[in-house]
Amino acid sequence: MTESCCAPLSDATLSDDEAVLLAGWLKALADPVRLRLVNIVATSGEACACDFPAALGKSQPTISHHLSQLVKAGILDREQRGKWAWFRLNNDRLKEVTAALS
Amino acid sequence: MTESCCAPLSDATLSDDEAVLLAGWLKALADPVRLRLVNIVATSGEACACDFPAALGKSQPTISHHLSQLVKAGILDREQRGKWAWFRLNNDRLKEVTAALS
DNA sequence: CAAACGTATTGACAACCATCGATGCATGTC
DNA sequence: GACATGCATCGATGGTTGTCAATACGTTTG
Repeated sequence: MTESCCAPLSDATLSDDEAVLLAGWLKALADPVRLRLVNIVATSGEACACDFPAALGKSQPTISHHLSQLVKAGILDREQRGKWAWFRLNNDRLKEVTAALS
Repeated sequence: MTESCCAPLSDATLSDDEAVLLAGWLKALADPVRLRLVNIVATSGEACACDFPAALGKSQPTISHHLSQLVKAGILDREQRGKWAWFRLNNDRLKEVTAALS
């Protein structure tokens, strides 16, 4: 009947809502394509979307889909310059993620 | 034809294989139930599986499934004590994850 | 050994996701 | 204005995932 076998657990320091939020950020990062996108943007300072399909060997719609997920999660910032879309890393969000895992 | 519009990108510092590996670890963490499991284990030092279904409001098979994913990803270590299963945090793996995101 | 109990596994199902071709929308160019 | 170009959206599809009831497995206890 799932009865406790031991001393009670410490109180959890992570609420349900916080867990959902953090899981969302981690889910945005938990894909090889998106990790490589983040890595390229981070090491380049900024990058425009036009380079990604060739760099990662994925179709343009696929790249666009991944980029929008990263922007939605607040991990990348998007800026439109003429007809090109440029991306930068949001370091604050990334620090927020690593801080929650420490 | 998706032609480059700008200076070439910096060389990526994350290989495809590394990205797949890191994505696997992040995927193991990217779920609210699993994050709360990790949090409980981390704050308690160690915990036995018998407490989790009540603490998280999930069925025993569901908890067992999540725990096995965390163990498989090397985030939790499992130890059998009689008929109870005890879990501890693998801090090295967690540090490896946060280091890769910094 | 037999019964009880904690946990893992199986099977099933709905929800979600990564991917791509086709198409639409906006911006810049002639 | 007409055309070309970069990117987003749509529709479809195959694969993955979270969940639980039922069941099997292993350990302890009587």
